[in-house]
Amino acid sequence: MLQVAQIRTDKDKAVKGLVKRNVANPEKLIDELISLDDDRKELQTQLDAVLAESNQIAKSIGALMQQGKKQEAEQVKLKTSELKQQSKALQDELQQKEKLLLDSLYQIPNIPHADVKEGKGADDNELILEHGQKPVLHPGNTPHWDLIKKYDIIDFDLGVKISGAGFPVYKGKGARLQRAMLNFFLDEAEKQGFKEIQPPILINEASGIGTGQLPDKEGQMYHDESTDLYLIPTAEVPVTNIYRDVILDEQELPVKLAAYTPCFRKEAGSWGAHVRGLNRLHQFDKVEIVQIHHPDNSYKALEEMSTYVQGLLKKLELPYRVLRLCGGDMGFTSAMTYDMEVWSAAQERWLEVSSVSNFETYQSNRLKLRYKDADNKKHLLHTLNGSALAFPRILAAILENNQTEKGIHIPEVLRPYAGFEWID
RNA sequence: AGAGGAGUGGCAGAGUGGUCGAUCGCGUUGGUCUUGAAAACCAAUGUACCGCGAGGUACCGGGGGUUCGAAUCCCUCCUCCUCUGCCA
Repeated sequence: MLQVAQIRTDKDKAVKGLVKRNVANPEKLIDELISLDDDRKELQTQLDAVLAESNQIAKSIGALMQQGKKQEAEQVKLKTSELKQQSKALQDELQQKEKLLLDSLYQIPNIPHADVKEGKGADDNELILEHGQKPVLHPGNTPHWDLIKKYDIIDFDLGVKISGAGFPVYKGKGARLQRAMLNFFLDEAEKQGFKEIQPPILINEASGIGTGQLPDKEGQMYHDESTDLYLIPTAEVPVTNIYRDVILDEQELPVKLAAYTPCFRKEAGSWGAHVRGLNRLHQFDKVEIVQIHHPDNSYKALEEMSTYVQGLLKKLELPYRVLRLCGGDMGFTSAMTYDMEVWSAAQERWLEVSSVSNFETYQSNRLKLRYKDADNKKHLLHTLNGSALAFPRILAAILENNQTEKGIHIPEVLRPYAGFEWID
């Protein structure tokens, strides 16, 4: 969430940022927020004064009791009931105000970076670069949902039987390819200096709030009522929350973590023809990279992450393009996001396989993730993360782009991990 | 899952209703001493909010309650330890 103090010092920046995101009436929103905070401060001051007086009296009663002046003490006690009522009322009011303030902070998205362009949606995203040749396929080529049947490597019907739509069963070489990607992606991340983490894939409410999935976006996550735990939609949640309520020394920066996890998303209402096959699933696998940086270095780190993910796509020999998302298409918590999309040759469309974002202090403010500078002053850190990479769409692109009349040719980097060169 | 015990500042560990935001120790930082170091000695050393400041307020696992006053008493939840049971 945004910092009220910062909104106060640069209200204009906040309003302009929200305009980029097409937020209705941003100025009113910001003014209401500041006014709520004013009220909060006022109440706080009043309450503190009443409490100070109460404390004073309580101390004096204590002193009198110790001197054995019981009667005088009883006299003083009479003064307390009104103060008590006052403090109770103020406390309730303050609590209410704080809740209102927090609620409205939760509803305001992050302020986009100055370089992020305005825009309504996906059509307005900026094309940064396009890399690689789109393959020319043999006649009779088919989308991956046919290929997986032909070679019997992924079974959606079985998934429906066991769980429901969107829960594929990987079989034989399909399963092995999953395992190959897992090891390949983690090995690459480690070479790049990311420390491997295996986090829990069920998280509590506090973790969901920390990274911004809660409140408001409950709909995306599977939730177990009996334990009040959520299945993670991405490893970002448990991995970033390792650093909830942490104060780091400046020398400990940057923190670079990588984690493989399954991810679970309800994706309610987003089904249709364009999400056939592996394009959109309720359960999928992903290696996620997470970074924590000094505010001065976070945008350099974002570029490095983008370069790193592109390196993976090059090694996989997949044609891709990089987009910088416009204000209207960017995630709620992000200040700047690059999407990497691979060309899926039989579907003839771009598939998003990675999204790398800088959240600046939006997450760290919720997480209370800070660092201590040389003068022992505490400041919020910047958090970043990105997919590196999400398996299903990579698999879809590999299957479609590398199909030939005699089978599917596996990219060279995956062969040592997969243990085979062809699916045929 | 059942029975019992426990959760206090970076660590260790006092404190069971009244000048306790919290003794002492270790650690860390600064200083004195020393050719240098160690030792010794002196001092500082939690977080957040309000305030220009002086200062004030809150926090002793979380939440609620009793009381003029709660780290201390009560309720509830969470976590850890021991024993019993179950299990990969």
